[in-house]
Amino acid sequence: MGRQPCCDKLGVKRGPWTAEEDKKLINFILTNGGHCCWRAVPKLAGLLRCGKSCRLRWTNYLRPDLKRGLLSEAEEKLVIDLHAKLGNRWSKIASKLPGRTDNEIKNHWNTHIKKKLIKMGIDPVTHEPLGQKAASPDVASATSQSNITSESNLEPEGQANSSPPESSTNASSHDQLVNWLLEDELPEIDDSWLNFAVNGDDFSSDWLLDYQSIGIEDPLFDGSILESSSN
DNA sequence: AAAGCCTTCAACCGCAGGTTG
DNA sequence: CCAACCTGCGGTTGAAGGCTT
Repeated sequence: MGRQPCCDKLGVKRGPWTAEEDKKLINFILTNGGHCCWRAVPKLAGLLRCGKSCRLRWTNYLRPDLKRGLLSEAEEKLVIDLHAKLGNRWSKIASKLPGRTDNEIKNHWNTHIKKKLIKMGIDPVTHEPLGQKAASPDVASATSQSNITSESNLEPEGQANSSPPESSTNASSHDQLVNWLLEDELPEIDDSWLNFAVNGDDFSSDWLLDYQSIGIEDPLFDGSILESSSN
């Protein structure tokens, strides 16, 4: 019995990725239109990494659709609401936030949001006021954005819109948005939602700049650069 | 100036669940 | 049906940089 280790630990590099390794991985995935199977990727791409490490590097850092930088207020709010409903299911939460990874959200939760909530007197695990069962008026007001909105508006039926709610910052629209996000089957995300969710930030430029910084100009629109460095 | 402490986050680890032969 | 394999997930770690004393 026993599961094979994900990779032969001997001769496998660990630790931070170098620009050269990033370049190799990006080149490989983009030239091949994706990955065939992650276990084979390092060998085919000429990397001394295990497949798991390649997958993580790609999904958490190199993927072209990633949005970089701190979470916006709207995104943070959504994370809190979704966490209240879903718990530590980071991948589920991440799937509702375009361009964000589970790792990113998990880190942000642990380093920022958790502290914020504690400071506000909210238990980050239960989303209840710290040290008491029922919310006192003071604490309740502090929790109103995350706790109350998501609890009071999740009616089982009648709100299952197939399209995202209007972009808005008021509470009820936010509730609708959370309801919509909690639907299992999500429709394609359209531009208006994207703009709302990422708070109007430029969604595309950061990763591109990173590619450029390691010597790749525009992986999606210029396939010619791929041949030059792939081995 | 520098030593120690704190914070952040990329990366790793081990397990679970799904798929395949 | 079962074992082997693959991928994805969530928890944890540790290096690096920032901050405080």
